Amino acid sequence: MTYQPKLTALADPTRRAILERLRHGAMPVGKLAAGFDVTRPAVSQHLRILQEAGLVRSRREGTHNFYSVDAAGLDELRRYLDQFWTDALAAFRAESERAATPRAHSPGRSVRARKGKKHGKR
Amino acid sequence: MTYQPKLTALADPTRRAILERLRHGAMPVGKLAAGFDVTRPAVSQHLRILQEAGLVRSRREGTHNFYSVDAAGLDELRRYLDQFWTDALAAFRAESERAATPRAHSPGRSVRARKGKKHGKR
DNA sequence: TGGGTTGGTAAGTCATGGCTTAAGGTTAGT
DNA sequence: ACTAACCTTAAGCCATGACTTACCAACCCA
Repeated sequence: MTYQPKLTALADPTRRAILERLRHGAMPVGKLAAGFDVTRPAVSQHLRILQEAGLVRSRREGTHNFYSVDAAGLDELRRYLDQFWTDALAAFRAESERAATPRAHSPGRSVRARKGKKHGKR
Repeated sequence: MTYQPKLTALADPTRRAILERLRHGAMPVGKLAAGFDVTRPAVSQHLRILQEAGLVRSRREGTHNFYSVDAAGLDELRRYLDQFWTDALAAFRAESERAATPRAHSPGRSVRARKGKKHGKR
C-alpha cells in the first residue's frame, strides 16, 4: 500500500549507495556527500526522498544534520517481500504437484484454454 | 549487486500489479492484460523487464505464454533486505547505547568534518 | 492452406525525475 | 553584528522509460 515510495526510493542507485553508507551508523550530509560524484544538493534531495519514504531519519545537532537508516521503515518492506515470497512459493508448490500427478490426465494439454473473455477495456 | 534490475522492476506500480495478479499462480498474457487499463503490448514489455530481473518466469504452451512469479529471484531480494535490516538495527542499538551512557567519552568528537570537497564533476 | 488466436517487436510521443548552478536560511564562533 | 560553515530550496536542463498504434511471427484447427 505504502510501498510505492519505498520502492521508488530504492530503485535509484545513488540512493542505495547512500543507504549503504548509512548502513552502519548515522552521518551528517557533508560527510556523506563527500563520498559521491554528485553534488551535495543532489544528496540532499535524495535524502528528502528517502526520508519521505520512511527509510531514513534525521537528527539535528548544531548546524549538522545527521541521517540514519530507519529500521522500522525497512522492516515494512521486508515483511511485504516476505509475504509475497511465501505466497509465490506456495503457488509454485501447488503447480508442481498438479504437474507431478500423472494418473489423472496425460500431460498433453493440462490447460483448458477458456475463451470468451470480456476484455476489461480501458 | 544484481539488485538493480529487481528494484527498478518493482518500482513501477503496473509491474507490481502484474506480480500481484501472478502471486497465486501462472497466467497467460492475454488474461493478465485483460485486468489492466494499459494495452497488451505494454504488459508484454513489463513482463520482459520482470523476466530479465528474474522476478517472473515464462512457459510456453501452444500459443499461450504462461508467466509466473519466480520465487528464487524474489528470495534474493528478500535476503538482501533482511541483511540490510539486520545491520541497520544493530547500528541503531549501538547508537542508542552510546547515547544512554552518560559517562565515558564525551561526544566532543562527533564530527571531524574537515573539508573533503573534491567534487568529481559528472 | 487459410483464417483466427495469441503474443512479441518497432517506432515515436510525452511525462517523470535526477542532475546542475545559484540563492536562501540557520547556527556557531569571534 | 559579521563571517564562516552546513544544509536545504528553487529553477531549469536533459536523459530515461512508460505508453500508444501498427506490424509481424508462431501456432492451432477446419
